[in-house]
Amino acid sequence: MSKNISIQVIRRLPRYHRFLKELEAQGVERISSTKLASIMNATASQVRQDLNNFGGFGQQGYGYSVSGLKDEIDKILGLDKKHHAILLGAGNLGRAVATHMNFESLGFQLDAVFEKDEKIIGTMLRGLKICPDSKIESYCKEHYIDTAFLSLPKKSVSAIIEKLYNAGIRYYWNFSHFDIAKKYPDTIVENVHMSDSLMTLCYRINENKNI
Amino acid sequence: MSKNISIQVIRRLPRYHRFLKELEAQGVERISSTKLASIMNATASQVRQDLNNFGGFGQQGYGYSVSGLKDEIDKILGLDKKHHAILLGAGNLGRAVATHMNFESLGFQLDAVFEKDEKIIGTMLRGLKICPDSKIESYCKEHYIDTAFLSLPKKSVSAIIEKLYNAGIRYYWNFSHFDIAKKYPDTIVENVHMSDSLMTLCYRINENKNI
DNA sequence: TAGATTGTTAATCGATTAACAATC
DNA sequence: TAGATTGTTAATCGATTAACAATC
Repeated sequence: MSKNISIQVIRRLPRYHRFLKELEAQGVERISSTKLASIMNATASQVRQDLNNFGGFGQQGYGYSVSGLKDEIDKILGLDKKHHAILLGAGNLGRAVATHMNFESLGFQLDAVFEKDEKIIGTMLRGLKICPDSKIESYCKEHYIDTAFLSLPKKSVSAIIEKLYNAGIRYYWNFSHFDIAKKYPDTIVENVHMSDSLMTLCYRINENKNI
Repeated sequence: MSKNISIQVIRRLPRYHRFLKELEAQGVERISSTKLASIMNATASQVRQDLNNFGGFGQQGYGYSVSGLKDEIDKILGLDKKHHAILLGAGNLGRAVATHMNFESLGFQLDAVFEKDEKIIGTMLRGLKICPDSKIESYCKEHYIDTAFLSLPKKSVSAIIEKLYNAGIRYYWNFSHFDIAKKYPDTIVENVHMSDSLMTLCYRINENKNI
């Protein structure tokens, strides 16, 4: 796995996985790169190139086994892993994340939730009792935690990130605009910038109108 | 504006905007492409190429005016526009979106919220009384709406999308896995796929360990 | 004027697409 | 065997980076 795969390819993997899961649920057994490409909105060439980065999963004259390929991508993504995560921030966004995400099938397990708002501390979320921020360090000392989900505004992340880093957390799923990777280059950060996405929509709408 | 700008450039615009806003707030008046590049984690060449897609905003020997450039990107993105949007789904995610996003400074205005859960209908969100799904069509007939924010699971989107399309809505900010652009190619769709992002984090963690 | 830094052209690099021999 | 479709190499396309003349 030391071959360097471009980020473009990596970001397509979850989509392959998603569509294959659907096909599998529909009882489809085999699929050709051409058909998979049309579902993915890509070229057959791209599909074959993408997959061959990781191995020869197809069979000439036949195509790919839907469930076989899905399982392979499962392994490539490492969805069978169980990274231990804590959630920082139990506001609307934190609750949405905790409620909607099926972490277990995404390679993670949510072990604890922290929040600074006293009104929220002590209430339950996804079967977990919400803890005060002051407990982060002691919790991380007692439990193995490698990942943090940050559903907090930039300012709060700025105030809390050092604690998390010092507690040994190197993997971040970050909804804030705080630039974690800049401050700590040895971390792996995946950002979800919802407002950037909405701005992009705004641009594309206007671009479309101005043509 | 008919020059075709690549999506890579477009997706960097919100980040330029964000960093320039910060610099402006810090009282910084001018910036060179080199410094902006280091903030953006890019090359000075890329910064200059990106910006020159839209105009010559800099000045030789000086650099770029921070607030001037920010205003230009504002205009390029069309953040001064006021697209009229409705929110579909007032669960945790919908509430997070409605609560956290500063739509007014992102080119949108949220005009109404719809939900099917009877327990939620009638409660307030961002100053709006949540309406039942059954009112979508009549609402869209009486008001000008061009955008829908979809914080609903795939199944619900599948059931509701035809209504929205028939009501004339062509712009979608989509949190679900329903492929709107495939069904309606004349729409503009911006997807936020949180689980894809988390899978990508999972991959990158494992890749890092396997080296 | 000299120094700094842009705007822009040219060079490089990498990703996507096309083509086709291999083979199921 | 013939048809289908992969795996893979080669060609193309586009994005990024480098270089430098223009100019503030």
